[in-house]
Amino acid sequence: MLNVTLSKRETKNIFCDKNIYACHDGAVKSPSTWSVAPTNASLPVAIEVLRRGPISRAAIARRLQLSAGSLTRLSAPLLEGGLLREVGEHNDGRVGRPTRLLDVDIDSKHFVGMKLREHEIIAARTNLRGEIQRHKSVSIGDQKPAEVVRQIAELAEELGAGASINGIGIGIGGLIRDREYVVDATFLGWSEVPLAKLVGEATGIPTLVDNDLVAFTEYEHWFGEGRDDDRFAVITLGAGTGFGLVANGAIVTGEDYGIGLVGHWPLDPAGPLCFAGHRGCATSVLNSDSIARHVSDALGHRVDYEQALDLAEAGDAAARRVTEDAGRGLGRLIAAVCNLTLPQRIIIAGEGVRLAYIVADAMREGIAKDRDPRASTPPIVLGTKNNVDWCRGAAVLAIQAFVHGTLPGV
Amino acid sequence: MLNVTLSKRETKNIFCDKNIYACHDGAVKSPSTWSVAPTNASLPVAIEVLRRGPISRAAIARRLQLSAGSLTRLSAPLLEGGLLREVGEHNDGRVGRPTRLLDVDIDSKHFVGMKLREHEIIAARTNLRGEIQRHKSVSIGDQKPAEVVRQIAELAEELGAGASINGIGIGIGGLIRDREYVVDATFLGWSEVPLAKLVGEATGIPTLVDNDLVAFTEYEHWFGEGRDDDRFAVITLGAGTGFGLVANGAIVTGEDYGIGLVGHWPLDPAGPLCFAGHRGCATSVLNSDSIARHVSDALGHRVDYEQALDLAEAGDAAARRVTEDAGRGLGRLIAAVCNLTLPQRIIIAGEGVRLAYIVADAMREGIAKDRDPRASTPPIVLGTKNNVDWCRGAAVLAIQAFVHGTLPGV
DNA sequence: TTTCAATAGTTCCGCATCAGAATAAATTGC
DNA sequence: GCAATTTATTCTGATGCGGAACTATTGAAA
Repeated sequence: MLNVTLSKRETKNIFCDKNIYACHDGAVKSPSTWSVAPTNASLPVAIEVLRRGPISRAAIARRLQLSAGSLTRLSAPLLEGGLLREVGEHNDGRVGRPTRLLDVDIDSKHFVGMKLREHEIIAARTNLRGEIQRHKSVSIGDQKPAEVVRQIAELAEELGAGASINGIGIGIGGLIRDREYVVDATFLGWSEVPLAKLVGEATGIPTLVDNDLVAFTEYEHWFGEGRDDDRFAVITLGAGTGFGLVANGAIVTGEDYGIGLVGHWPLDPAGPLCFAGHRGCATSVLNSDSIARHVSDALGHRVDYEQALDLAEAGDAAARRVTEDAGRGLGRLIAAVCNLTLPQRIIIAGEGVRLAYIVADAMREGIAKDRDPRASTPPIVLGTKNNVDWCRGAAVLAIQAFVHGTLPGV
Repeated sequence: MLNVTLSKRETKNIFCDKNIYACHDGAVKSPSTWSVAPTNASLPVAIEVLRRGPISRAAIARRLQLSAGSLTRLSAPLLEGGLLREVGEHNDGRVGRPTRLLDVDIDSKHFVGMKLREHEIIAARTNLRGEIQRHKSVSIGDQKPAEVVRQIAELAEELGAGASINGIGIGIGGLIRDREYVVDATFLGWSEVPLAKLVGEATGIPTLVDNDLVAFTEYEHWFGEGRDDDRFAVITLGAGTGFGLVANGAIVTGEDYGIGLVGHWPLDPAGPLCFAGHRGCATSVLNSDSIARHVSDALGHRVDYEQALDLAEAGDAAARRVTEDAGRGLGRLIAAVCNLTLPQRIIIAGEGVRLAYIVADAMREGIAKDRDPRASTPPIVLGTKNNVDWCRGAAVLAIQAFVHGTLPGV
């Protein structure tokens, strides 16, 4: 039930008449499954080790609410088959027998995660734990699906050099259906593009597509800062404002997810207008372009987002005013999220995350404004502005499917 | 594991020296457990029948993702023991053998649900499905816990006349811990009151306490409008604005739940000030007292909430302005909830719900204002303004605990 | 009318899975 | 060295499940 038997690949490359993917043809690949098939009962054990390893049997048993005996029973065949390994003992000076730690051979499988932007594809190769091994970005020349698929395939080929890729995950800031169809990605002018199938056919590698925020949130859930939480929220800053939510141990999505539902969230009734005519919405207050433009306007000369933040950091009055307004707006968004979803953690990330570092005080002020003083504010974790982080999220789409044995055939 | 053996009741009635609860002493009660103990595997079947009955075995099997054979196996001992009954056949003209419907004998057990307000206790007796059989309200004379507990016990006694009560659930608009302690209920001046234990001791009936919104949301989840949804939100209107959320099939709570986190949600940047100084917050825009006051101020004479709504319905300009502002504010709150939690349904209820009927257009306008036009708005269900509805929620606390065998001892 | 397809429900077998008891192993602290 | 503590293993008996083969009951087509 858990194995996916990949159908013999048909080399039906409809997007590239030059056979530039020759190396795929007939190449022997490691199968896109575990070295040993976990059973229904041992799969959660394997996942727990993958997500939290190295970890002891006793710790897994506690976490999965199983008896110690069951853990021995369930882990034995996984160790036997090479899926798990004992990686040493550990003892923190506590009384009792030391733990024997289990881990997955996380570098035995490889995945590629990509993020599609308007003019750029960011791609990275990761191991089973979503850790980045190599990465590369390319500019998108022609936005036509066929041409983008060709570039994606080329990137996957290049990143996979010397290693077989078990799956590709692609994150897009748009509306995606069934982890396969790009229903609507305005910035590319796409609609109803069966991207997963197209890339799968072009590369011979199982491929999944989803909204970039969904992917990023799944990464944080499985391997990132939200790993230990039952409820957490993700807010990303940058060209747009993104939001992801995990509640009751699973991501919260719906059919509208991907439209960008918090993009025009009202943050500042006295703020500037966005292109759509909303006063002080997230787009007008928080987006990096808006911040750069408002600072530029105040200064009378053109600065970009990073320069605007540099100025704010240096104490420039105009830059501080704009960024602190943004910080307060971010705080109010955080407060709203906390009031409605009671998260145990807030993760702020994205290319524009530096804002949150610089105007942390204004952010706290904004939180306090819309938050009951008796309420406790959960830990707020700030990520890096590294663009490649999006790729880890995208890769996790493929990793999760690989682990669950639900990678699509190609 | 599923049975709760009630310890022999100690008649330690510390709140009433007159032995007015004599009938409890030594009275033989039906035990606070099912007539037959469901096993780990059959409990979900029993719950499914309780929540959705009458229902066929095949339908339960589909819903619980079990085989038809398993349903026969699991339902047989429950039928044998009298927990379930066959209640007739059913056939909608479809081809195939007619279904044989199962149901629980829902009137075999009784529960009491109560809502504590500042000056009033609302109480109702329900059956196993939370359907109200009788109800009664009393004014609170003395707000001291001991005196309120005495009134609660008296009410339970009266409502239970002629039927043994299997559990009591109490809903309070405040911060509750462990379904037992009233950590903070400002309107009563209580803090750290072990209410569940006190009522349990005074009545001899297992008692649970929780936030009224949690209780109400659980009711909608088990028996109400949210029964078929994996995600839905509850918004209540009245003296305060309440919010409850179910995501991924379970209620979303946290330690701050009960403070009233949406009470000062910003709805209208040009709105009136609330007592705490927030401009256009939910308290100032939506609360029934605020609406009544703002209409009164405009008219120059005192009207109450219902009169204000009557005037709005009749087309009075001032009343319409105030109520439509409120409707738009409600719409913006709904939009915010939809944008963050992507519910499949919005349930609006509470004593003040009539507002939503009267200014439905303004509400829709408010939703549209903060909602991406491409996004679909989920069904919005309006409840009744019946105060007794709160009691069904409170009763569900006891019903759920009864069903899971986790009613506390007394 | 007969036959067929569809749906509901039962019985039974074999496999998967679990908790708990008994046991062993490896440590700290006394 | 000994007790207490924690980890891990090896059993056994019980529970729970799907799936196959079967019966039951209907509507629709032949």
